[in-house]
Amino acid sequence: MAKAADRRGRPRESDVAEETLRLGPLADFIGFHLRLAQEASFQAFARRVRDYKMRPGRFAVLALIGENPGISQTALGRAAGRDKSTLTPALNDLVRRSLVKRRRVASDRRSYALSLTAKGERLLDELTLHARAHDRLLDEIVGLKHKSEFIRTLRRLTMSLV
Amino acid sequence: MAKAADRRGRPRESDVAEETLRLGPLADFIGFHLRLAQEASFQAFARRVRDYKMRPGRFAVLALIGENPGISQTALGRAAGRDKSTLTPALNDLVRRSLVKRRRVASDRRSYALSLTAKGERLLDELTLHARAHDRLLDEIVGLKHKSEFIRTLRRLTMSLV
DNA sequence: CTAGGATAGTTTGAGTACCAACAATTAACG
DNA sequence: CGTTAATTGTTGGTACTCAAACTATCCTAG
Repeated sequence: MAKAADRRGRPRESDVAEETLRLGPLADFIGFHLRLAQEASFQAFARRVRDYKMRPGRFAVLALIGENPGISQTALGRAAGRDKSTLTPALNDLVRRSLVKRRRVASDRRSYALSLTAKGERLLDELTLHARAHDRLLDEIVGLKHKSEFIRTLRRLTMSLV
Repeated sequence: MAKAADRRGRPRESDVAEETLRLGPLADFIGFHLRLAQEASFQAFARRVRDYKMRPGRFAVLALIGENPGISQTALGRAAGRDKSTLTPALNDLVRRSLVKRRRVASDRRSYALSLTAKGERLLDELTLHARAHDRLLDEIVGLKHKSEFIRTLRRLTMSLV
Protein backbone atom coordinates (compact mmCIF):
# COMPACT_ATOMS: atom_id res chain seq x y z
CA MET A 1 0.00 0.00 0.00
CA ALA A 2 3.02 2.28 0.44
CA LYS A 3 0.97 4.62 2.53
CA ALA A 4 3.52 7.30 3.21
CA ALA A 5 6.56 6.15 1.31
CA ASP A 6 9.52 8.40 1.84
CA ARG A 7 9.54 10.47 5.00
CA ARG A 8 12.42 12.66 3.88
CA GLY A 9 12.36 15.39 1.30
CA ARG A 10 9.43 17.61 0.42
CA PRO A 11 6.11 16.07 1.30
CA ARG A 12 3.67 15.23 -1.42
CA GLU A 13 -0.10 15.70 -1.34
CA SER A 14 -1.36 12.21 -0.72
CA ASP A 15 1.24 11.84 1.96
CA VAL A 16 -1.02 13.16 4.66
CA ALA A 17 -2.68 10.54 6.79
CA GLU A 18 -3.97 12.43 9.78
CA GLU A 19 -2.51 10.04 12.29
CA THR A 20 1.03 10.32 11.07
CA LEU A 21 1.43 14.03 10.77
CA ARG A 22 4.81 15.45 10.02
CA LEU A 23 5.90 18.03 12.55
CA GLY A 24 9.05 19.03 10.71
CA PRO A 25 11.21 21.48 12.65
CA LEU A 26 8.36 21.92 15.12
CA ALA A 27 9.16 18.50 16.54
CA ASP A 28 12.31 19.86 18.17
CA PHE A 29 10.95 23.21 19.31
CA ILE A 30 10.56 23.51 23.03
CA GLY A 31 8.09 26.34 22.68
CA PHE A 32 5.70 24.27 20.61
CA HIS A 33 5.56 21.40 23.07
CA LEU A 34 5.40 23.80 25.98
CA ARG A 35 2.27 25.28 24.47
CA LEU A 36 0.56 21.96 23.86
CA ALA A 37 1.31 20.70 27.35
CA GLN A 38 0.18 23.92 28.98
CA GLU A 39 -3.09 23.95 27.08
CA ALA A 40 -3.74 20.31 27.96
CA SER A 41 -3.09 20.90 31.64
CA PHE A 42 -5.21 24.04 31.55
CA GLN A 43 -8.17 22.22 30.03
CA ALA A 44 -7.91 19.32 32.44
CA PHE A 45 -7.96 21.64 35.44
CA ALA A 46 -10.77 23.74 34.02
CA ARG A 47 -12.90 20.63 33.55
CA ARG A 48 -12.22 19.54 37.10
CA VAL A 49 -13.42 22.75 38.73
CA ARG A 50 -16.04 23.69 36.18
CA ASP A 51 -18.77 23.75 38.82
CA TYR A 52 -17.05 26.55 40.70
CA LYS A 53 -16.95 28.71 37.60
CA MET A 54 -13.23 28.98 38.15
CA ARG A 55 -10.38 28.60 35.72
CA PRO A 56 -6.73 28.11 36.50
CA GLY A 57 -6.02 31.81 36.23
CA ARG A 58 -8.69 32.78 38.73
CA PHE A 59 -7.51 30.11 41.11
CA ALA A 60 -3.93 31.39 40.91
CA VAL A 61 -5.15 34.90 41.67
CA LEU A 62 -7.12 33.70 44.65
CA ALA A 63 -4.20 31.65 45.93
CA LEU A 64 -1.72 34.48 45.53
CA ILE A 65 -3.96 36.92 47.39
CA GLY A 66 -4.48 34.34 50.10
CA GLU A 67 -0.77 33.90 50.53
CA ASN A 68 0.02 37.60 50.28
CA PRO A 69 -2.75 39.62 51.86
CA GLY A 70 -2.39 43.33 51.24
CA ILE A 71 -0.78 42.78 47.86
CA SER A 72 -1.38 45.37 45.16
CA GLN A 73 -2.87 44.62 41.76
CA THR A 74 0.35 45.38 39.97
CA ALA A 75 2.40 43.07 42.17
CA LEU A 76 -0.25 40.42 41.77
CA GLY A 77 -0.06 40.77 38.02
CA ARG A 78 3.69 40.27 38.06
CA ALA A 79 3.39 37.19 40.25
CA ALA A 80 0.67 35.65 38.13
CA GLY A 81 2.37 36.55 34.87
CA ARG A 82 -0.49 38.75 33.66
CA ASP A 83 -0.86 42.29 32.61
CA LYS A 84 -2.47 44.50 35.22
CA SER A 85 -5.21 45.42 32.80
CA THR A 86 -6.21 41.77 32.65
CA LEU A 87 -6.70 41.66 36.39
CA THR A 88 -9.15 44.53 36.58
CA PRO A 89 -12.17 42.60 35.28
CA ALA A 90 -11.09 39.41 37.04
CA LEU A 91 -10.90 41.20 40.39
CA ASN A 92 -14.16 43.01 39.74
CA ASP A 93 -15.77 39.63 39.39
CA LEU A 94 -14.14 38.21 42.50
CA VAL A 95 -15.18 41.25 44.50
CA ARG A 96 -18.70 41.02 43.16
CA ARG A 97 -18.79 37.40 44.31
CA SER A 98 -17.63 38.54 47.77
CA LEU A 99 -14.47 36.48 47.59
CA VAL A 100 -11.96 39.33 47.57
CA LYS A 101 -11.80 42.69 49.33
CA ARG A 102 -10.23 45.81 47.84
CA ARG A 103 -9.07 48.22 50.51
CA ARG A 104 -7.66 51.65 49.75
CA VAL A 105 -4.26 52.27 51.24
CA ALA A 106 -3.79 55.42 53.28
CA SER A 107 -0.12 55.82 52.45
CA ASP A 108 -0.71 55.53 48.70
CA ARG A 109 -4.18 56.32 47.58
CA ARG A 110 -3.54 55.10 44.04
CA SER A 111 -3.28 51.47 44.99
CA TYR A 112 -5.50 48.85 46.53
CA ALA A 113 -4.60 46.31 49.19
CA LEU A 114 -6.20 43.02 48.22
CA SER A 115 -7.29 40.35 50.63
CA LEU A 116 -9.66 37.43 50.82
CA THR A 117 -12.97 37.50 52.58
CA ALA A 118 -13.89 34.62 54.86
CA LYS A 119 -15.90 33.23 52.00
CA GLY A 120 -12.91 33.62 49.73
CA GLU A 121 -10.72 31.71 52.16
CA ARG A 122 -13.22 28.90 52.36
CA LEU A 123 -13.48 28.64 48.59
CA LEU A 124 -9.72 28.78 48.22
CA ASP A 125 -9.31 25.92 50.64
CA GLU A 126 -11.81 23.87 48.71
CA LEU A 127 -10.26 24.66 45.36
CA THR A 128 -6.82 23.88 46.68
CA LEU A 129 -7.99 20.35 47.30
CA HIS A 130 -8.95 19.99 43.66
CA ALA A 131 -5.75 21.64 42.55
CA ARG A 132 -3.76 19.18 44.60
CA ALA A 133 -5.62 16.28 43.03
CA HIS A 134 -4.99 17.73 39.59
CA ASP A 135 -1.35 18.15 40.33
CA ARG A 136 -1.03 14.65 41.66
CA LEU A 137 -2.19 13.48 38.26
CA LEU A 138 0.45 15.64 36.63
CA ASP A 139 3.02 14.31 39.07
CA GLU A 140 2.20 10.83 37.97
CA ILE A 141 2.69 11.69 34.33
CA VAL A 142 5.91 13.59 34.91
CA GLY A 143 7.19 11.05 37.38
CA LEU A 144 7.95 12.02 40.95
CA LYS A 145 11.61 11.39 40.34
CA HIS A 146 11.80 14.12 37.70
CA LYS A 147 9.31 16.57 39.15
CA SER A 148 11.65 18.89 40.99
CA GLU A 149 14.07 19.03 38.09
CA PHE A 150 11.16 19.64 35.73
CA ILE A 151 9.83 22.53 37.80
CA ARG A 152 13.31 23.98 38.17
CA THR A 153 13.65 23.98 34.40
CA LEU A 154 10.29 25.67 33.96
CA ARG A 155 11.25 28.33 36.49
CA ARG A 156 14.54 28.88 34.75
CA LEU A 157 12.65 29.48 31.50
CA THR A 158 10.27 31.91 33.17
CA MET A 159 13.03 33.85 34.88
CA SER A 160 15.41 34.00 31.94
CA LEU A 161 12.96 35.07 29.30
CA VAL A 162 10.63 37.72 30.71
CA MET B 1 14.89 44.28 60.69
CA ALA B 2 12.92 41.03 60.77
CA LYS B 3 11.56 41.76 57.34
CA ALA B 4 9.38 38.74 56.93
CA ALA B 5 9.83 36.96 60.19
CA ASP B 6 8.09 33.65 60.25
CA ARG B 7 7.50 32.06 56.85
CA ARG B 8 5.15 29.47 58.21
CA GLY B 9 1.59 29.97 59.35
CA ARG B 10 -0.88 32.53 58.07
CA PRO B 11 0.75 35.50 56.47
CA ARG B 12 0.27 38.93 57.97
CA GLU B 13 -0.28 42.19 56.09
CA SER B 14 3.09 43.85 56.25
CA ASP B 15 4.63 40.60 55.21
CA VAL B 16 4.35 41.42 51.56
CA ALA B 17 7.50 42.75 49.96
CA GLU B 18 6.87 42.37 46.28
CA GLU B 19 10.19 40.70 45.59
CA THR B 20 9.71 37.91 48.06
CA LEU B 21 6.22 36.79 47.24
CA ARG B 22 4.88 33.71 48.86
CA LEU B 23 3.62 31.18 46.37
CA GLY B 24 2.19 28.78 48.92
CA PRO B 25 0.92 25.55 47.40
CA LEU B 26 1.34 27.10 43.96
CA ALA B 27 5.09 26.66 44.30
CA ASP B 28 4.75 22.92 43.83
CA PHE B 29 2.10 22.95 41.12
CA ILE B 30 3.37 21.88 37.75
CA GLY B 31 0.47 23.55 35.98
CA PHE B 32 1.30 26.95 37.43
CA HIS B 33 4.92 26.89 36.33
CA LEU B 34 3.97 25.42 32.99
CA ARG B 35 1.79 28.41 32.37
CA LEU B 36 4.38 30.98 33.35
CA ALA B 37 7.06 29.35 31.23
CA GLN B 38 4.77 29.02 28.26
CA GLU B 39 3.72 32.64 28.44
CA ALA B 40 7.33 33.78 28.75
CA SER B 41 8.39 31.75 25.74
CA PHE B 42 5.38 32.93 23.80
CA GLN B 43 6.16 36.59 24.48
CA ALA B 44 9.82 36.20 23.63
CA PHE B 45 9.01 34.65 20.27
CA ALA B 46 6.29 37.18 19.52
CA ARG B 47 8.75 40.01 20.16
CA ARG B 48 11.29 38.41 17.87
CA VAL B 49 8.98 38.17 14.87
CA ARG B 50 6.85 41.21 15.58
CA ASP B 51 7.67 42.75 12.21
CA TYR B 52 6.08 39.85 10.39
CA LYS B 53 2.81 40.29 12.24
CA MET B 54 3.09 36.66 13.25
CA ARG B 55 2.60 35.02 16.59
CA PRO B 56 3.69 31.55 17.63
CA GLY B 57 0.29 30.09 16.84
CA ARG B 58 0.25 31.42 13.30
CA PHE B 59 3.78 30.19 12.74
CA ALA B 60 2.81 26.70 13.92
CA VAL B 61 -0.12 26.70 11.52
CA LEU B 62 2.08 27.77 8.64
CA ALA B 63 4.72 25.18 9.51
CA LEU B 64 2.18 22.38 9.83
CA ILE B 65 0.63 23.19 6.46
CA GLY B 66 4.08 23.38 4.91
CA GLU B 67 4.95 19.96 6.25
CA ASN B 68 1.59 18.43 5.41
CA PRO B 69 0.24 19.94 2.21
CA GLY B 70 -3.32 18.92 1.51
CA ILE B 71 -4.16 18.71 5.20
CA SER B 72 -7.72 19.51 6.26
CA GLN B 73 -8.64 22.18 8.78
CA THR B 74 -9.82 19.64 11.31
CA ALA B 75 -6.61 17.64 11.14
CA LEU B 76 -4.65 20.85 11.38
CA GLY B 77 -6.57 21.83 14.47
CA ARG B 78 -5.80 18.55 16.14
CA ALA B 79 -2.10 18.85 15.34
CA ALA B 80 -1.88 22.40 16.57
CA GLY B 81 -3.96 21.71 19.66
CA ARG B 82 -6.69 24.17 18.73
CA ASP B 83 -10.36 23.95 18.13
CA LYS B 84 -11.30 23.99 14.47
CA SER B 85 -13.44 27.07 14.99
CA THR B 86 -10.34 28.93 16.11
CA LEU B 87 -8.61 28.20 12.84
CA THR B 88 -11.31 29.66 10.63
CA PRO B 89 -10.40 33.31 11.21
CA ALA B 90 -6.68 32.53 11.35
CA LEU B 91 -6.82 30.81 7.96
CA ASN B 92 -9.00 33.54 6.54
CA ASP B 93 -6.23 35.95 7.43
CA LEU B 94 -3.48 33.77 5.98
CA VAL B 95 -5.44 33.31 2.77
CA ARG B 96 -6.09 37.02 2.58
CA ARG B 97 -2.36 37.60 2.87
CA SER B 98 -1.80 35.12 0.01
CA LEU B 99 0.25 32.80 2.19
CA VAL B 100 -2.12 29.82 2.19
CA LYS B 101 -4.38 28.28 -0.44
CA ARG B 102 -7.69 26.57 0.27
CA ARG B 103 -8.59 24.05 -2.38
CA ARG B 104 -11.85 22.11 -2.46
CA VAL B 105 -11.45 18.36 -2.53
CA ALA B 106 -13.33 16.39 -5.17
CA SER B 107 -13.62 13.23 -3.11
CA ASP B 108 -15.03 15.06 -0.08
CA ARG B 109 -16.64 18.34 -0.86
CA ARG B 110 -17.05 19.27 2.77
CA SER B 111 -13.37 19.75 3.43
CA TYR B 112 -10.56 21.95 2.19
CA ALA B 113 -7.07 20.89 1.24
CA LEU B 114 -4.68 23.47 2.63
CA SER B 115 -1.33 24.28 1.13
CA LEU B 116 1.19 27.11 1.09
CA THR B 117 1.60 29.51 -1.77
CA ALA B 118 5.08 30.27 -3.02
CA LYS B 119 4.95 33.42 -0.91
CA GLY B 120 3.88 31.33 2.06
CA GLU B 121 6.80 28.98 1.58
CA ARG B 122 9.23 31.86 1.43
CA LEU B 123 7.84 33.43 4.58
CA LEU B 124 7.84 30.10 6.36
CA ASP B 125 11.51 29.58 5.53
CA GLU B 126 12.34 33.00 6.85
CA LEU B 127 10.31 32.54 10.02
CA THR B 128 11.84 29.13 10.61
CA LEU B 129 15.21 30.83 10.86
CA HIS B 130 13.91 33.05 13.64
CA ALA B 131 12.20 30.13 15.30
CA ARG B 132 15.44 28.20 15.30
CA ALA B 133 17.23 31.12 16.88
CA HIS B 134 14.51 31.40 19.49
CA ASP B 135 14.71 27.74 20.25
CA ARG B 136 18.47 27.82 20.53
CA LEU B 137 18.00 30.37 23.29
CA LEU B 138 15.53 28.04 24.99
CA ASP B 139 17.94 25.16 24.53
CA GLU B 140 20.56 27.14 26.34
CA ILE B 141 18.26 27.79 29.27
CA VAL B 142 17.02 24.23 29.46
CA GLY B 143 20.46 22.79 28.86
CA LEU B 144 21.15 20.61 25.88
CA LYS B 145 21.72 17.69 28.16
CA HIS B 146 18.15 17.80 29.45
CA LYS B 147 16.40 18.93 26.30
CA SER B 148 15.23 15.60 24.92
CA GLU B 149 14.06 14.42 28.32
CA PHE B 150 12.29 17.74 28.83
CA ILE B 151 10.47 17.51 25.51
CA ARG B 152 9.57 13.89 26.16
CA THR B 153 8.00 14.92 29.45
CA LEU B 154 6.03 17.71 27.78
CA ARG B 155 4.78 15.31 25.12
CA ARG B 156 3.79 12.82 27.79
CA LEU B 157 1.72 15.54 29.48
CA THR B 158 0.05 16.50 26.22
CA MET B 159 -0.77 12.93 25.27
CA SER B 160 -1.98 11.81 28.67
CA LEU B 161 -4.24 14.72 29.43
CA VAL B 162 -6.13 15.64 26.29
C1' DC C 1 6.01 74.93 46.19
C1' DT C 2 5.57 73.78 41.90
C1' DA C 3 6.62 71.46 37.32
C1' DG C 4 8.09 66.93 35.49
C1' DG C 5 8.18 62.43 35.53
C1' DA C 6 7.00 57.88 37.57
C1' DT C 7 3.44 54.73 39.19
C1' DA C 8 -1.49 52.37 40.26
C1' DG C 9 -5.43 51.19 38.29
C1' DT C 10 -9.01 51.56 34.45
C1' DT C 11 -10.68 51.71 29.77
C1' DT C 12 -10.61 50.50 25.05
C1' DG C 13 -9.38 47.84 20.90
C1' DA C 14 -7.69 43.94 18.50
C1' DG C 15 -6.66 39.23 18.77
C1' DT C 16 -7.39 34.56 20.32
C1' DA C 17 -9.55 30.77 22.65
C1' DC C 18 -13.43 27.39 23.73
C1' DC C 19 -17.98 25.53 23.10
C1' DA C 20 -22.50 24.83 21.18
C1' DA C 21 -25.41 25.09 17.34
C1' DC C 22 -25.83 24.95 12.43
C1' DA C 23 -25.80 23.72 7.10
C1' DA C 24 -23.77 20.85 3.79
C1' DT C 25 -22.03 16.63 2.77
C1' DT C 26 -20.73 11.89 3.37
C1' DA C 27 -21.04 7.25 5.48
C1' DA C 28 -23.54 3.31 7.48
C1' DC C 29 -27.11 0.22 7.44
C1' DG C 30 -31.42 -1.49 7.07
C1' DC D 1 -32.49 3.09 -2.34
C1' DG D 2 -33.61 5.95 2.05
C1' DT D 3 -33.25 7.10 6.66
C1' DT D 4 -30.13 7.96 10.30
C1' DA D 5 -25.69 9.02 12.07
C1' DA D 6 -21.19 11.12 11.71
C1' DT D 7 -18.10 14.70 9.94
C1' DT D 8 -16.36 19.42 7.81
C1' DG D 9 -16.24 23.98 8.22
C1' DT D 10 -18.69 28.36 9.80
C1' DT D 11 -21.09 31.33 13.00
C1' DG D 12 -22.36 33.33 17.43
C1' DG D 13 -21.60 33.72 22.38
C1' DT D 14 -18.61 34.21 26.19
C1' DA D 15 -14.30 34.71 28.14
C1' DC D 16 -9.56 35.95 28.47
C1' DT D 17 -5.25 38.17 26.80
C1' DC D 18 -2.03 42.09 25.83
C1' DA D 19 -0.83 46.80 24.66
C1' DA D 20 -1.69 51.61 24.47
C1' DA D 21 -3.99 55.61 26.09
C1' DC D 22 -5.96 57.72 30.01
C1' DT D 23 -6.85 59.58 35.08
C1' DA D 24 -5.41 60.12 39.60
C1' DT D 25 -1.90 60.18 42.69
C1' DC D 26 2.80 60.33 44.33
C1' DC D 27 7.66 61.65 44.15
C1' DT D 28 11.60 64.49 43.01
C1' DA D 29 14.05 68.57 41.34
C1' DG D 30 14.65 72.80 41.04
